[in-house]
Amino acid sequence: MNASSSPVTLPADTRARILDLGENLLLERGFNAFSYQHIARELGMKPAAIHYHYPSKDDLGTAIVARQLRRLRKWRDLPRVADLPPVAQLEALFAVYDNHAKHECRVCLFGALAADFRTLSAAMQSELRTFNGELTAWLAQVLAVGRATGALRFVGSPSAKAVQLLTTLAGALQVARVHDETPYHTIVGQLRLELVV
Amino acid sequence: MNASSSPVTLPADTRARILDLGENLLLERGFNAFSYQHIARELGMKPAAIHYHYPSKDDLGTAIVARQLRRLRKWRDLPRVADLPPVAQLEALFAVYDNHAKHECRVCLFGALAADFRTLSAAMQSELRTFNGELTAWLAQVLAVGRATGALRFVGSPSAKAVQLLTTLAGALQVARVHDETPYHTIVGQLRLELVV
DNA sequence: ATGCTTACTTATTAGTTAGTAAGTTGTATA
DNA sequence: TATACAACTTACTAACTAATAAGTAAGCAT
Repeated sequence: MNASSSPVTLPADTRARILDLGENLLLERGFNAFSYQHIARELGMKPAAIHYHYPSKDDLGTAIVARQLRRLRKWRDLPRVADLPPVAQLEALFAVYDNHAKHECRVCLFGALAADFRTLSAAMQSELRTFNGELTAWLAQVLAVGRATGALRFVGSPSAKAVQLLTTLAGALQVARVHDETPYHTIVGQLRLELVV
Repeated sequence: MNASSSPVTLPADTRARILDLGENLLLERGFNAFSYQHIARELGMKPAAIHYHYPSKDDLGTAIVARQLRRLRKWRDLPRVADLPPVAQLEALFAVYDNHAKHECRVCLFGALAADFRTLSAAMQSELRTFNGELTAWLAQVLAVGRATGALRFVGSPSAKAVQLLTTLAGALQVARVHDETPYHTIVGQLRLELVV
C-alpha cells in the first residue's frame, strides 16, 4: 500500500543488473576472483537468487561475453559509426578504450579473460574467440580503406596491423591498471602518431 | 642402504621446485586459479609442506615476481646481451617472448598478473611495477641508441615507443593463448617490419 | 647420547566456493 | 477464489581454500 511495499528494482531488471555487476567484477577483478556472493551482496540478495537467473557461473560468464559480442555488432553497424570516414572510425574505437581507462582503469573484455583463458569453459572460450575475431576483422577493413584513401599510413597487411593495434590497446589498459593512466595515453598517442597521416 | 632410500629430490631443491611449479601455474592459469594443492600434488607432498617453505601464497607470489626481477637484471647485464648492438638486443628480447609462445603459449609475467592486479597484495603489486619499470627503462635505452646509430626507425620518444612495444609483446602472448601462435608471429613480424631499418 | 634443526605429515580450523532442493511470497490470470 | 508462475529465501551439501598447530623421522653437531 505504501511506497516501501514496492520493490527496489523492477523484477525484470534483476537479470540485467546481475549481468552488469558480473561484467564490472569481471573487468575489475578477473573471472576467477569474483563470486556470486559479491553480486548478491551488491544487490541485497542471497547468492542462490543469482543461481536462479544464471544457474552456473559459466552461464553468467558466457552471457557477459555474448552481450559484449552483440554490443560490438550493434556498435559497428550503427550509422554514426559505419558511415564515418576511417580516421573517425579509428577515433571512435580509441574512445571506447579511453572510456575503459577513465572508468577506474577497467581492462577490456579480452584483457580480462586472456590470462585465465585455460580455466574458462569451452563456451566462454569460443565466444571470446568470436568476439576478438570479429573486432579484428572490422578494424582490418577500416585500416584497409583508410590506407587506400590516404588517410592512414602503415606498412604490412591491414589484418596484421589490426591484430597488432587491438593487442596494443588491450595491453595498454592493463598497463594503466598496473601503473596509472599515463602510460595508456602515451601508448595511444604513439599509435595516433604512427597511424594518422 | 639401497637406492630407494635416497630422496627423490635433494631437500634443498624443494624450495626451488615449488618456485618453478608456482611460476608455471601462475603463467598458465593465473594467480587466482592455482592453489597449494596443485603444487603439492605435483611434488607428491602435502599442501602444508608448501606452507613450510612459503608460509603464505602471497609469499610465494612475491618470490616468483622477485625472482623474475632478479633474472631480468642478470640477463640485461650479461655481456652477451649488454654488449650487443641495439638490433641484436631487440632480437634477444623477442627471443625471450618467442620462447614463452613456444612453451605451451605461456603469457609473460606482466600479462599473467595484470588482469588480477587488484586482487594481489601490495608487495606483489609493487614488485611487478618495478619489474615492468626496469624492463621499460632498459628497452627505452636500447631504442634510443638504435635510432641514434641509424639501426632502428620510429617516431616519438624512445620511452613512449618502449612502453608501446612491451605492451604489444605482452598482449601478443595473450592473443596466442586465446587463438594460436599465428597471430603472435604476425604481431612480432609487424613490429620488426616497422622498427628495423 | 643428547639435543637441535630441517623437512616434512597429520589433523584441524575457519572461511569460501559453486550448486541444489525445498519452501515462501506476491502477483497475475482463469 | 483457485491456481499458476516468477522471483525469490532458507537451508543445505560437497568441495576446496589458505593457514595453523602439533607431531615425527632423519641427520648433524657437540
